[in-house]
Amino acid sequence: MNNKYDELDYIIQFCSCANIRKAARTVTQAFEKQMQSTGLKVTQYYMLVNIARHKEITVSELGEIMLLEQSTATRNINILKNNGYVSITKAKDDLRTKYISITDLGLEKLEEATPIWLNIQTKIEDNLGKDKFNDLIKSLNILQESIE
Amino acid sequence: MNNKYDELDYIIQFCSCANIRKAARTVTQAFEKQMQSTGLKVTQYYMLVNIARHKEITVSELGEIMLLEQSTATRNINILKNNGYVSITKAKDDLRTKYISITDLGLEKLEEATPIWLNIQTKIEDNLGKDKFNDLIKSLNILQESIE
DNA sequence: ATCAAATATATGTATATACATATATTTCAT
DNA sequence: ATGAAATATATGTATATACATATATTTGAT
Repeated sequence: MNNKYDELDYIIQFCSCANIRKAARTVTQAFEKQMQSTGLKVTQYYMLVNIARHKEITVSELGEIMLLEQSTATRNINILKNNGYVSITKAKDDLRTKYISITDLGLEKLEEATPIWLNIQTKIEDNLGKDKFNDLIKSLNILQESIE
Repeated sequence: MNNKYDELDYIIQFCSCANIRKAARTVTQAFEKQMQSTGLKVTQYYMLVNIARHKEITVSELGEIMLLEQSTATRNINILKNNGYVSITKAKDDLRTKYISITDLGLEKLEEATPIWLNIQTKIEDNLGKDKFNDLIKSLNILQESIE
């Protein structure tokens, strides 16, 4: 590096963490804005999708497939529960375990939000172009694998 | 789509928001882990870099260049201030405005953390390969531009 | 000069996130 | 059968984030 400012400029421009976090903020806000009418946050929507995909799923399983810390999973699930979108039942064979399932109200919300999700998602895919979009997803996956 | 589950699977696999957020979590944790010894969070480090880059910068300017909501900027700055890494002075010509500058202690922290940052950053760049890394950064930027 | 509008920052509230630790329950070695 | 270890979830604490709103100050129209 030539001098201190060049180094700072390099960090500012290329920090992989800051770049990804910034992109995450931007994309999140775009989704939030469009989904606002549903009252669902995009994170809640995505979690609901994952819960709907499985008839019943435990807190920790959900955490694992979504790569969320267990305590984060617990807290995010509770928000869905408080809104009546999921129900929680104790497993009979193991009282520590809790099964999460989507409720009818949750399914309604899901159906309300999915067209909106599709709309933004399609716009993003179109704006980037299919190739660049696929590359992006691939790069993000490789990035994560390269870290573990 | 063939059926409901195919649609859910599509969302789960390709949601641009969830993909980016997941990558952000993973990368953030990698940085946090390595930087733990410094007591600096990666977000704090990056903000400190941005503050150091400018002799004096206002809260809102910092928010603008980092693409952070003003209230988020305020709160993140306060954490740095409470740790003594930045000082805050009121502008004499406009008492609403506050100038943020890095302190000596902040500079020390910065110098302590930068080699660690460089280490992780280099590892990530190397693991992905220069081309893929550059593509990723480019894709993230295009993505954001395509949204605004 | 005054008062409304604009601007800069702060605060209230809520979600998303993780780490450390606590609690409840099950499993396993003896 | 019992107690230690393992496991599943919850809670305490802290940061990062945004939106809505409040507060303080400046600017600008009259």
